[in-house]
Order: sequence, then C-alpha cells, then structure tokens
Amino acid sequence: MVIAEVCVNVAANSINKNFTYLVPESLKFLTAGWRVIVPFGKVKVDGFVMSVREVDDATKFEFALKKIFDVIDEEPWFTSSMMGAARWMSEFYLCPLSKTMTLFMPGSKCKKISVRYEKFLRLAKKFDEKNFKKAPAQLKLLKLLAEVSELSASELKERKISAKTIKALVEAGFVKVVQRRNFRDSYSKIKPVPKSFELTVEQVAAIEAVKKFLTAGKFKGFLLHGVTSSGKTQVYIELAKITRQLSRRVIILVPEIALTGQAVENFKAHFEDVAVIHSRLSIGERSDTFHKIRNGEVGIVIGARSALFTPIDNVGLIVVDEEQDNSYKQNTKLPYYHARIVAEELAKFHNAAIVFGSATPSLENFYRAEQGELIPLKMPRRVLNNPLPQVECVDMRGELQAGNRSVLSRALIEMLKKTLAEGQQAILLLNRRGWSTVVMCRSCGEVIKCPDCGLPMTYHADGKLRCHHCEIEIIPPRICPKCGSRHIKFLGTGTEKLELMLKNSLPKAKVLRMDRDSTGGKFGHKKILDAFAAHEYDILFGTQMVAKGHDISGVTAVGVLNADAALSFSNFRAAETCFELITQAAGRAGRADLPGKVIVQAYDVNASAIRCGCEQNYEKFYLNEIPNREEIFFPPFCRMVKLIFMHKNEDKAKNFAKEIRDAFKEEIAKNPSGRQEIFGPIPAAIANLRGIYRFVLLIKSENLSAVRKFLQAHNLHKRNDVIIDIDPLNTD
DNA sequence: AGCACGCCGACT
DNA sequence: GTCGGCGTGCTC
Repeated sequence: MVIAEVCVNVAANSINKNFTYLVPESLKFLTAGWRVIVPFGKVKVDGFVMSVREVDDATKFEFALKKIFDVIDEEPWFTSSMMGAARWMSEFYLCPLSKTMTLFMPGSKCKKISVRYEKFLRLAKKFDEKNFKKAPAQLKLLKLLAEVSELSASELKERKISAKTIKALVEAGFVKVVQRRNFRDSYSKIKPVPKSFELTVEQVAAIEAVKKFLTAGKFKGFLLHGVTSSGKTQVYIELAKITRQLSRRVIILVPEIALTGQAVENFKAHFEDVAVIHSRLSIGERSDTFHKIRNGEVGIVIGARSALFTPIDNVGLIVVDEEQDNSYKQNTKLPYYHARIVAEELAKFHNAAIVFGSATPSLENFYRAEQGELIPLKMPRRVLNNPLPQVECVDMRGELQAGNRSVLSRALIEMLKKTLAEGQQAILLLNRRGWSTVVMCRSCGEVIKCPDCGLPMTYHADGKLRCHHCEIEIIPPRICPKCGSRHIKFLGTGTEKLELMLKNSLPKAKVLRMDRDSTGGKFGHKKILDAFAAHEYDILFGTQMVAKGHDISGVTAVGVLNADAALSFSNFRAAETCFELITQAAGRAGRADLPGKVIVQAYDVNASAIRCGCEQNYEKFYLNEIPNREEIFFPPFCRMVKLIFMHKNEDKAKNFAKEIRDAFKEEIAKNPSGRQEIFGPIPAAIANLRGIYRFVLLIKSENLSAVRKFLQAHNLHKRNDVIIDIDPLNTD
C-alpha cells in the first residue's frame, strides 16, 4: 500500500507533526508537494503532502489510517526547494510547519482563486469590401482587425465600436471571440526609468567579485557597503544581467512595499520579465503572479520580504537592499522570521550568490564581513564624484537658552529660506507622526495610555487619541482619569504640528507631509514622491519614509529634527538606529551636481551615533559601538531568543517564566556550551494586552541550537501561551 | 482550528 | 438534582 506524510493546514502550535494517510487507488499519482484535502478528526482540512512511500500491506500502525480525500490543484503546488525552505524555517524558528508552508501560497487557505479571462476579437475569414458598402461600421472594424490582428474588449470600447456591429459580424462568421487568461498586474503601468552612466571603478570591482561566484554557480554571501548615491542599484542591475545571461533567476528584496515601485522603474529599464510580489497585492494578483513565475515567464522577482516565497526555481542571485532595515523582520505574526536570515538560507538551497547592500550595514553583517563570512565590497565614493553633503549639528539646548522654544532651530529656518530663495527643494525628517506625541496630566504626571496595550497614545489633528501600536482611537479625556484634574497638557511635536509650524515660519513655502497617515493605498507613497519630484512642492517633511530609497535631484537641503529621540529608548540597537537615520537622511541631499547641506538637531550632540552620523563615517561608528556590544554581550557576539509568557493570571504567567528560567540555568550548569545567559522574567513592553499579562525571558547565547534544543525539550514551541522570537529586534 | 470530554457555579 | 461555563486534550 502507498502512504503519505501530510502536514495538515491547521493553525495550532500543538500540532507540530505530520500525519500519516493512505493514498487511495484513485490518487496513485500523488507525490510530495501536492495540496490535498484530508479527513482530520471530525472535519475535513487542507493538507500538504510532504512525502509518499510504499510499505508492506501487512504494516501495522498504532492508529487506523484514514484515506486522503481529494487533491486541490491539477499539479503539485510545492517544489522541493519550497518544501526544503519551509522545513528549514519551521526548525530554525520553532514554528509549526503548516505556518511556514503557507508562506509559499498566495493566501493562507487553499481557496480556489478566480482566474480572469479577457475577450479578444479576431478575424475569422476573408472578407470582400464590396459586400459591406451598406455597413460602413462593420467594414471599418474588419479593416482594423486585418491590420492589428486582434482587439481587446477595452480597445473596442475605446474606439467606440458598438456591440451591435460586433454581434452582426460574429453571427455572419467574419470575426470570432477568443478568450485568453488575463494576469492582474498593478505594476504594469509603471514605466521604466532608464538611468545610465559609466560605471565607477568601485562598481566594476564589485561586479567582478560577484561574477566569479555567479559563473561558478556557487553559494557565496557579499556585503556591498556603498555610501548613499554610490550607485548600488546599478551594481544590482549589472549582476542581474549576468545572472539572466546564465539563464538563472533573480530575487530583489526591498524593505518596504512602498519601495517596490522605484525598484520596478529601475529594473524595467533593463528587463522585460519583471514581477512584483508583496503582501498588499490582492490574493488574485499574487496568485496570477505565482502562475507566471511557475511557468518560467518571470526572470526577476522584486518585492518586500514575502517575495522570498514564490515558486521560483533556478535562482542565481538574491539581493537584499538596505539590508539593515528592521522591516525585514516579521513582527506581528508567526513565523517571526528575519528575511535577511531566510534569504541567505534560500541562497544556499539554490547555490546562489546573495548580496546584502547598504550605506549603513547592520552591525551583524559588517562583523561577519570582518570575520570573513561575507565578502566585503566597498564603494566609498558617490557616482560622478559628487561630494557627500556638508552636515552641521545644532545643539537644541543652546536654542532653548537663546529663547527659541520652537522645534525648528534658527539655523534650520535660515537654511530653508536660502534653499527656497534659490529655487531648490528641502526634506525634513521628524520621526513621529500625529500632532502631540504625549498627553499628560500636569497635576499628577499621568500619561494617557492605550486601553488595549498600555502604550502612550498620540494626539492627532482630527481631535482623536490614537495608539500607534494597535491603531485604537479614543476621544481625549477632559479630566485626568487618575486624579480628576483639568490640567491636561499636550506635549511633544509630531509631523502634523510640524506642518503648522512650517506654514507659520515659511508662509510662502509649499509643504508636503509624508507619513503613514498621508500615504494611503498601494501607490500613496509614490504619488507623494512624484509630486515632490515634479517640484510641485518646496519642502517634503515626514517620518523616516522621507529618507528611504528615493532619488530626487532638486533636493539640496535636509533637516533631521529630534535626531537623538531614538537614543532615549532602552534598546541595545538604539545607537545603530539613530546613526542609520541621520546617515540615510543626509544621503538625500545634493545628489546631482548641486552640493547638499544638512542640519541635524539634537540635544545629546556628543553621542557617538550623532557625531559619527554627522560625519557620515560608518567605520568610526562601528569601531565605537562594537566594543560596547562585546562588553555587554549582545549581537553580533551572541544570538538572542526572546520568550513571552502570557496568561490572564499575572502570577501564573510570571511563575511559569521563572520555572523555565531556573530550568535553563540548571541546563547550562549541567551542559555548558559556550557563553549563555538568561534574564527575567520582566514585564513586557506591552505588559498587558487586552487583559492578558505578558512576561519576558531573554536568552543570550553563543549556541543557538543548544537553546533551541532546550526549548523543544520543554515543549515551549507547542504552546499557544508562549511566543518564541529568535533574533528579536527588542529585548522587551 | 474544531470538537469532545470533564469538572464546578446558578437555575427550573 | 441538571444546564452550561470554558479549560484541556486530541485529531493519522
């Protein structure tokens, strides 16, 4: 008899094993990778065939085998590399296999997705003009079809050809209607933006270094460290060309959905077969794109992290652009994976080259490059020998002493006035959206917090308090909920308040705000950038998204407000984030032949991140930061695992966490393997989410697989009241 | 995820 | 006495 190991698509951590089913005679063709329907308990569920094998008819099982009920598709859905990657992710992240398998589907359920067809009109037989003297409209259509061979329904409409004309010709047999599958592609209207200049010496060197491994078809990792405007995209394009010439395929990852548009513009100028995948596409569009990729019609897949999970085969090159970006980490739902880690594993599966690109590499990858794990490729100069912008740091304590209480320093206002007078453009970065960032009672100091998660809420110009974590809205209280005082104060400045301040200070300037509130929809981001690039506005201001991956030639001035705000968070990556923000923002200035000027406003002007950021000196920052990380034993010197214990009873959550902590301490005392430490339990940053208490244990270890073994031995990965986050972004 | 089994509080 | 609350455990 033939049996199959099936991964049932049921979202429960407690099911982390495959189930064995009988393959009925009618499904003899089944192989690994098919999606099937199986009876499971009292219900029928979707499942994925992980393997099929023949066993002796007399083989006994401890349970009665059930039969696979039916198949879902006409062919296997998963390729072996998809299944290999899903298995690896499931083991690495201690996450149910069903969750990592469903990453490779357009939606998490095996629903049939509608296929769209478009109707075309074609000439069916020869016609004689003489016969159509009394039907000029029909003749016009016939002549047109003879010329262009076929017309789509929308083209017919555009040419105002009436349904009656078409019907008459169809009935007479002169034209026929054919149907063809129509692939949804919301990026089809994105036009290529060709940019060509001669490659610099550094670009050529970088390309040559990767080319060696591409032609050899061997896995290798590279860190492309190029200052802003050093032409990293050009390098990606040249490498993609080489890969395509070798008949292999390319995956280009960008950190955010909003950045895919720009990447598509660049790549479409050189490649015909570009496709886009990210999570904000409709299931239908993603499904259509999957179909094209599976058929081998796509050579380059561009997208956010989910672009790793398509049926693409024969991958030769994976690019992770802006590899330091935290958006590569999936934070809100299982699996809590980091696309940087998964991409590298995928590259190993495919024997592909992986190129991590950044102006401000993650400390982890820069350290790996120093250790020889990645090949470093350096591009320290801008293209066309454009100079890096001049950066001035303004001490905001001095502004306050001089009587300026505005968030805009005098020097910044001066710079903006000069820039506008010269007909150039400016970008301002303030990494807080909303109007007031804190709402506080002046009598007792109580801060208004989110009823769901307990984080401070932000006041918005529409009169509502919003939680930026769970997007809950409430009306701000008139009196303090704690002490009843009427002295409620709105403190701190967000992008909405900044808009008013800019309009007051520079009444003639046309200003444009870009933050999550002003960039709705798939292309909201692009619309704003296009309008700004067309110089419809003078100043673009907003959150960090103003500093990411665009190239607007008229910008000569950049201001970073509250540059050290990130430093006040008790996060071991705070300095790195702060440095990155300043360097990326500064990189927006003076990209073309006009020199740029940057003003960085901060209170803690002596902090290393601020100083090195202003000097745009990555190596110096790295050399300052890395001894700190080593001393306090943080990445890249250890791997971290964050555990969150959840229970509606505070003591139960805390006590279970303590139990695990003590067990871990006992384990590392008994079986030491490298340096390992455990901290906690401490209340999580979100200490209570909708009535559920949350406590954190933090494990730091040189031996991640030992930690994983420990967690598995205690069955933590099977529980629904424990979150396991491997390589977390924060420690709380 | 569903569904059943099982052990404690408020009802005809 | 039982109806039903949802905690716990199982599904090839």
